[in-house]
Amino acid sequence: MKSHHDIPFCEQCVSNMTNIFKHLSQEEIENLNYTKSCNFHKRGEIIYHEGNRPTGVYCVSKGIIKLYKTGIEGKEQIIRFAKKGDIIGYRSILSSELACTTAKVIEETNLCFIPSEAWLDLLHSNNEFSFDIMKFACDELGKSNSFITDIAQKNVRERLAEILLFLKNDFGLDKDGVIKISLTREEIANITGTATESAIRLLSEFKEDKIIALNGRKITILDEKRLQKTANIY
Amino acid sequence: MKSHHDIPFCEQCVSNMTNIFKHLSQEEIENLNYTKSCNFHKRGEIIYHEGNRPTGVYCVSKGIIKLYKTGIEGKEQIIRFAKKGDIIGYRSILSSELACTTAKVIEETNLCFIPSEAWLDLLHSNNEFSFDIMKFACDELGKSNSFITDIAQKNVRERLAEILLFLKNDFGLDKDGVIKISLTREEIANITGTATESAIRLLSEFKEDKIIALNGRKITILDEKRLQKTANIY
DNA sequence: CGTGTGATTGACGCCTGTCAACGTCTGTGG
DNA sequence: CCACAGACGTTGACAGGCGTCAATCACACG
Repeated sequence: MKSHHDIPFCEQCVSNMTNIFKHLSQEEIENLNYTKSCNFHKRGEIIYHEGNRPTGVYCVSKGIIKLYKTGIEGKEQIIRFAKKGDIIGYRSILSSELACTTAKVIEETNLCFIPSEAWLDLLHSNNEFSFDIMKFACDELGKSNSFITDIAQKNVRERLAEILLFLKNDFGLDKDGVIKISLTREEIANITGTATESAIRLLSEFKEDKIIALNGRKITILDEKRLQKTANIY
Repeated sequence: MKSHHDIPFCEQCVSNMTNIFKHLSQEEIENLNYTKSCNFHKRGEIIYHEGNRPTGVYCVSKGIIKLYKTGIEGKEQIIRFAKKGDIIGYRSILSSELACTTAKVIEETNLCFIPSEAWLDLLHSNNEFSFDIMKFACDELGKSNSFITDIAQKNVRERLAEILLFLKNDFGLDKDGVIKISLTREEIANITGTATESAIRLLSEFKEDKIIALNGRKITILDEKRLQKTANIY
């Protein structure tokens, strides 16, 4: 299901000067605006599949996408989320590889598609832009390496606590203090790298201990200090 | 202990056209040759420490370096190795962050040091070069993400088998079929993300099953097919 | 109202980390 | 040449974290 209403202008995205497009010239932005195509996607839609050949880069204008790899017996491991202003699919294009993750909509999304050629042209012609993308990739790399250490050395309880803190930092809180992302228990488990049942049990324990409050998929952090302590972060 | 004999010329490194410097101009290479400084390092020496501010990028001209993060109670998690032609320390420089890993010599090494400024100048002035570095970072990112999935979903036996295959592919075999990297059991455990004793036990089992042969730190793969099967790779 | 998806809880047992003891090897100094 | 220390490797015992299986509940939807 796709619809074309509410096509966002790149200017709007770029207006946030902390984002990935901040070093594009006015002309480049207009060009991008002309070249790109935008679509609306509902929860559950798959943007691209692991193993497929990517044809371009997507930029999230609204909503949340999860990027995951499929491991043993179809179990998914969530690698990262992409939200407003983030780009996805940029990695495989560079090395002309097949997509190494699947991208699936978690919260209804407006997505802009930039064809490979236009994207690569930009990278080649605008050095500042290229530099920013490199930084972005390196940041990702740093996070991934940290997570490797965590997952290799921390137990599930510590990791889950840490993930909750990450989610809070990445997505923020609504007026009621609820973390602004709605995930199934299975998805929470698939970020943490554990079984769904284990995630549920530990969430229940955190609730029991008054560290968090649970209301369906709504999660509120009640005691951040203790959550940090549980996560083994200092 | 450092000595200055046998300073390598960048031309030698660059002569391998698959490497990271292949798109530098003759002039840039000569410049680099002039700017860089080279040193010899013995096994065990630390090139830089996690948490320190990096002052430049290192290029391995000979030998092997391990890059690791220090986790809970000082346990190290090896993130990657760098060998001839590889660069280390490039990530933190880009984002002006503190080094996120420690770099330690595994096998005696000739290292070239390129100061931050020279490195960043190159990145800014030579778009092709910058593009190659970006690719390199993206490749790393892909590997890291794969390993996250592995470590989250595979058991220690599968991971260890996989690591042995990685080591064979990355470092090759000598004339006797021995994998050309010498690691302590503890280091093998610290790549795999397990306890030293577990790594030892599983290595012994592999030996028992005639999948590998062990002779001190010398490891020979006897039955690659079964090792792949053990690693759950298809 | 039946169906399906997700959430929860209990039971069970294996994998794996930890602790401890001991063996092996190398280098050093007396 | 021997004794010793120290680093590394190996093996056994043990417990508990966590994954798996299964049953049940909650809730939305056609």
